[in-house]
Amino acid sequence: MTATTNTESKIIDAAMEIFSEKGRHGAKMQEIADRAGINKAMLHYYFRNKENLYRTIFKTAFSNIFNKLESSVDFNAGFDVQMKQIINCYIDMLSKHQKLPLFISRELGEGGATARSVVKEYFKTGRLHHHLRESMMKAMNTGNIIPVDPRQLIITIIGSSLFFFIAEPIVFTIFPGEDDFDRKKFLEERKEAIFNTLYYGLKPRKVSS
Amino acid sequence: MTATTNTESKIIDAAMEIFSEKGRHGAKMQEIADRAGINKAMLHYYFRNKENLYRTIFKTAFSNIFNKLESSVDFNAGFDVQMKQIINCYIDMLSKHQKLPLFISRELGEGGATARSVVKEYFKTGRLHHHLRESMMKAMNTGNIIPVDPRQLIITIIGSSLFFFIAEPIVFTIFPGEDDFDRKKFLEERKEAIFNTLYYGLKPRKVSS
DNA sequence: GCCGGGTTTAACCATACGGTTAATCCTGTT
DNA sequence: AACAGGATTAACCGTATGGTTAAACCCGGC
Repeated sequence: MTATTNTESKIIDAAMEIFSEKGRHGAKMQEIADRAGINKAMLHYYFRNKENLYRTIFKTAFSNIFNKLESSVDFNAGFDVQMKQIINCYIDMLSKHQKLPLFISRELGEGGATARSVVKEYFKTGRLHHHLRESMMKAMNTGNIIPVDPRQLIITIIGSSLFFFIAEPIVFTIFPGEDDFDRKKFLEERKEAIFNTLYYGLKPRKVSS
Repeated sequence: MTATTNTESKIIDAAMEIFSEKGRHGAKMQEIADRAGINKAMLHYYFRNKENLYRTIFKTAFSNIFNKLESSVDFNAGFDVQMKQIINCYIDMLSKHQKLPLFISRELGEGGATARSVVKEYFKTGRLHHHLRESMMKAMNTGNIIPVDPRQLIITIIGSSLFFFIAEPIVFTIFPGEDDFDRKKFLEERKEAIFNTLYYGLKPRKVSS
């Protein structure tokens, strides 16, 4: 991630990379130490054991996402604008940190004990989800969007934004003849595509506005 | 999965479970053997080594999905119907085999060498994606849906369908007060929600049809 | 009834890996 | 310059784990 000088940060950066690439069990302490350019014993000196290091990393990754989201969404804007902000934020963030969603997905798959406790802790203080829900309800009540289950909508928005990054390794296999694939352009288009599909729908509208 | 009698099938069933739960590295050969109720040496007798067993399992899981999809989509139907079929198929399949998307996601995260080769092999023979693409183009040309990038749309459809199962462990944490959560009902609603949002959009329509 | 080959088992092996330890290095303080 | 204490290192330890092996078991064919 970011270049740092002191040992603890070097460990965190290296661990973030390795855990993201290989997962909790695939990651080896020695490899993390090597990547950080330090002695393996340092890992235990600073983080006591692997589980603890992993937990720290997961927490960091997770709150990075939500802090970024929280600072990207204008709480006073209309829901359509907020939706755009969420989609854009996810795609921008993940295009830089490709491995993040997989990292988190993996943890969720392992039973998610660590994940659940971190998430739980986070949502005690986080305000984003309350604001969003309210904003959504308001948009429905004023007739700006049709009535839907907010839970379903949120899952659809996030799923649409994240999925490409999870499937990326095989997407190119499925869509053949894309040797000159322009990832950056595709992701910019993806932002538009998601919003337009979810907001305006696929079915043509007789009357526009 | 399914109850079987002969050793090889018992291994496959057990391995599918364990690999799905713990991932390639988290899964231990001994645990797989225990779950299958057989001696650990049998795993090597039938599958030579862990990597090979894993590969077999991944292949099986992956082709299960695509075979099911292929048999669920009516190639002669209109794109809107096909879209419904895809969404329904994914949700039905995954509500039974919750761990499948995580299993596959994980593999993709590990660099996806195994995944890529399996996928590549599959798509040599598979017809689904070609049919879908054609069907989509046809719907656009006849004005049944607005013009969109087929790649973007497919990713949005699948992402919306899959994401709930990936995030399920924490979804309940995020949506509080759902102690009496009715999963089955929620998933039935989810099918409708995805289709309606993608097809009709969130923005209200002046003129219906 | 015994022979042969596929199947299964218990016991074993080598090693990779998480974790520990004791000694050394470094730096600021007196 | 001597000291103290945190930071760092190389060497080591115990064990879990993937993989092997040689013997036993089962069963059909003769």
